[in-house]
Amino acid sequence: MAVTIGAVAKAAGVSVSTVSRALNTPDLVNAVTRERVVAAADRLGYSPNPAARSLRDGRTETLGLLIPDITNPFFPPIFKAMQERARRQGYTLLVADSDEREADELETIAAVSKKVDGLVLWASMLTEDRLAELAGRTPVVLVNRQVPEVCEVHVSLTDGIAQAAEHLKAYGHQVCVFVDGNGNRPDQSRSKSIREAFDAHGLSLIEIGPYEPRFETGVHAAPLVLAHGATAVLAHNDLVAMGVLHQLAALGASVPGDISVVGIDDTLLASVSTPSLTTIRIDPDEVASLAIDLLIGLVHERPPAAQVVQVGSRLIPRGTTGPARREPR
Amino acid sequence: MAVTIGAVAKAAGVSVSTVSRALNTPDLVNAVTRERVVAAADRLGYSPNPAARSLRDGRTETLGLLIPDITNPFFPPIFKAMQERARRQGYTLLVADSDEREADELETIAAVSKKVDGLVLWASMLTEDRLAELAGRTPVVLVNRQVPEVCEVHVSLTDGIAQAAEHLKAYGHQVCVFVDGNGNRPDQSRSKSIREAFDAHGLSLIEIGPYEPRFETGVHAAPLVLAHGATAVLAHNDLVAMGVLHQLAALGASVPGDISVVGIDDTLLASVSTPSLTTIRIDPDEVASLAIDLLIGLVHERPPAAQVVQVGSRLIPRGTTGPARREPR
DNA sequence: ATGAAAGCGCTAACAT
DNA sequence: ATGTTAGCGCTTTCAT
Repeated sequence: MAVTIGAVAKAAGVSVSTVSRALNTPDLVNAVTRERVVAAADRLGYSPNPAARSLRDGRTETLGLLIPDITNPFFPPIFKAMQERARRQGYTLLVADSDEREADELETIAAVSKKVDGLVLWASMLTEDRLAELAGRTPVVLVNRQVPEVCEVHVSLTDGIAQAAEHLKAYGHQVCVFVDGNGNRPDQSRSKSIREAFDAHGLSLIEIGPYEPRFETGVHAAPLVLAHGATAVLAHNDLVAMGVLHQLAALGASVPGDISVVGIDDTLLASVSTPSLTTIRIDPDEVASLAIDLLIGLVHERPPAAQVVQVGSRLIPRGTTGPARREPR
Repeated sequence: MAVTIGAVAKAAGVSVSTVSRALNTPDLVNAVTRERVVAAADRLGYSPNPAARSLRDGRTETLGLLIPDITNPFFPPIFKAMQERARRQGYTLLVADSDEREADELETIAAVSKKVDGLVLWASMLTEDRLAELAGRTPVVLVNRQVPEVCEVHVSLTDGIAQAAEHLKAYGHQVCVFVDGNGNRPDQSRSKSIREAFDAHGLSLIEIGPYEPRFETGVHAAPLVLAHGATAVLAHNDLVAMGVLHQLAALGASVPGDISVVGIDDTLLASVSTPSLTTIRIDPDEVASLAIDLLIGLVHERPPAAQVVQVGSRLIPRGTTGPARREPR
């Protein structure tokens, strides 16, 4: 067993309460006693037992993050930023991957929620009722799920999409395909924003899908894009866009000469593709800070400034977009 | 506060110990009492307080994993597999990203080690002494670090590299560049294995570097490859390989027509690149199972079957390798 | 300014 | 088969 507060007390020749005070509320103890205690604690390598502390005052100094799939390159930077943000405020971040399966998510929440002071739930598959009920029991911040009375960070693609529409329009594109990869997930805001933005810019939009957000979806979409006579594609995310790029190459269509391609998320994939992928960026640090600060606020029972916080997005123009081809090939 | 064992006891009209037994060691209690207890527990939604349990018997049912960088796409599948493996055995997995900085790693270990029953340390930056000392205090499994008396899972690239050499040789390549991206990290086994394998196959090897394992490293390496008159490149990892592909395209060299490219890790990048990347695969599930099972064994004080466990690798031939060009361009 | 002691929720002796 | 109780390490009244 590790060194306890009792051992430090004995070594310093004081009582355990004095040790506790010397370490937690230093001003409550005589300076010289304090020195002696701190020295003893250092010498013995004392550090408080989190389980005891947690049992005593019901806080774990740990936050939970539930995400759909850590192998989606969108999430690692967000996790990293959240972990850093939490760490600075004295919290450990516990991530769990729900694999987008509701049963797993429930089980994971059950296992994790007892070990943390609060939860960030990203794009949860759970029903509104369950989420509301959970939020009643423990501090919860939702990302991209709307539930009355529950705090939310909402990642809005509106700006980025508007910029993408503007960008394509300026390059002379008129017909664009949107590859919907949202499957049957609850949040349908993406395709709605896209319809609206493209409408507003007088671009004709052909929606195909919904499919799953996979590379293969892009492979599948590529010939459809050509068949529809479109000159631009907006893909559900970067991964799908990579599939489109891959298959367009196989079909002998050049990018951006024949077809322009736009992704969403600005993951690692976008910056390493050839040509590099024009995409819509969501700033991971911003989402992370907002979600974590909001949650920590909730944990400390500070009422949130606002129920819903918006995070914006913007277009990152790179190599896969360019002037629309004039004549058919 | 949540529902405690005392509440269940009262509801079922028995003592707390009976509740504890009914739930943990059911055969020690009368069938009908047990029913009553279980019913009460269910009705109240009881679940044991992990902090109390942990304080009581010194175990947290949590394992820690320390990795250099979760945004390296090599790690997410491994984390996911480890989490799943741990979960099946009743453990939660707590990941922490050390960002490859020794100071952070120390701080993180200090924060995390009190909250877990044991640690998996991946490619730790710590000195051998520190690692040995740490392993003396808590169960530790190292990945890709060799320390006497400490358990290790060793990911060996030997097989995969030999297959890569064989593969390139068969395609008629004679001169290959290895782009070393290992920086100044402790484990230098990669470049050693490569020298040996290429020697054994009578291939001439030009090593460049060491650089950092980044996309830009590949970009930097591409013209050097051409200047050296090589027809093949083995990159430090997939990310570096992507940089090579990107810049070769910019330089007008075709892949695999002019140059063949091989990566290492078989990350998502390899499967989504165009052309898809020939690479060396390490099975994430295998590493995960071995490391987690080894660690859980240590936690339960089962002596490990072996001090060091090897994990193999194999070549995944894809689209970036082909016959060597005969005449100079 | 310091010490003694209660109590957080749980499990495992130790009774009965 | 079940109940009573000590004790895990810590913080915080409550005394002094």
